[in-house]
Amino acid sequence: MPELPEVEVVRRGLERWVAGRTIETVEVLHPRAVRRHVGGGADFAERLRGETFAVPQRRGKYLWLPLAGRDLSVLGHLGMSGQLLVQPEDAPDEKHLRIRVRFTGSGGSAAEAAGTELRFVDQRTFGGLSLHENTADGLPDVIAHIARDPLDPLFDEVSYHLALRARRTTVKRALLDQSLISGVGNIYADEALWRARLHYERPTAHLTRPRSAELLGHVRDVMNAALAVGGTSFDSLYVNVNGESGYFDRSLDAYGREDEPCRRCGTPMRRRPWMNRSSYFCPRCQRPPRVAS
DNA sequence: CTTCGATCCTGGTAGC
DNA sequence: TGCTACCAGGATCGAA
Repeated sequence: MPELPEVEVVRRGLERWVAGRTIETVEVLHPRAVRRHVGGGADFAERLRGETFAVPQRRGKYLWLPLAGRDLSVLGHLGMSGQLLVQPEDAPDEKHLRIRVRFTGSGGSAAEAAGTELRFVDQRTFGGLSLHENTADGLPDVIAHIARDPLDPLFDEVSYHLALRARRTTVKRALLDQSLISGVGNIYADEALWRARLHYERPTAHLTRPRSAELLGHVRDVMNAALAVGGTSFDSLYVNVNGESGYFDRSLDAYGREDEPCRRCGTPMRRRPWMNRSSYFCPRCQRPPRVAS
């Protein structure tokens, strides 16, 4: 499942392979992949013809490709299974290929990019691409409500702490709320909570300033660690992104470790159904709040 | 306004 | 073997 680090790896890959290239044609092979584009697939393709991609940007799990000289961007979200691939034009279509972008012969910074195209591949179709006007900040207008992410230099820690204190919710819900902090998904939420020794149902209203600062620090650490591992995979003709990078195989302390020993205290880790998904935690290191209901 | 649960989707797998 | 049920989960939307 792509979260912030995986999306950043994709953004870097796009910067290398796609920035500066001019679109010749766009082919939409599945309508769900453009469902956020108001005009539909034909309009999406038509409006992109002849445009040139500028340097890709990212906030949280969203990434976008601004169109050079225009106040428009192609916004992308990978959902659960989305991939953006740079492939040779003659490579066979992927089974779940949803959108193809062909480029003109010139432009782009990487000479090796010649003869390649951009493909959006997505098995579960939760992701997609769409074209939007930018706000004054250069952000696609439909993601104006997405908070800055923890790796953004302008992320405001004090405001974040105050927002947590004001909420009547639990800490994991707050971590996944993209309007408070963006880029955190189920996996990194469980990892950061384990590192912070916080149970996922702890109320945010009770978090002290040092405690929320510590939690935020762990969120940043776990993301930076993932980025350090995944950050090497984009240096090829394959702009990759799926949740099974090396990081996921080796470095998770909480997510997916039901019944395995806690790496701190050896107690078997537990999994609990939570919000139509799962929460993994150590019952000894991460004690549940006293009461609740 | 805030909070919370249902919903979208497909492929792999567990269970019968 | 073949079928069904369930699980993964980010973002959105509507209900309370």
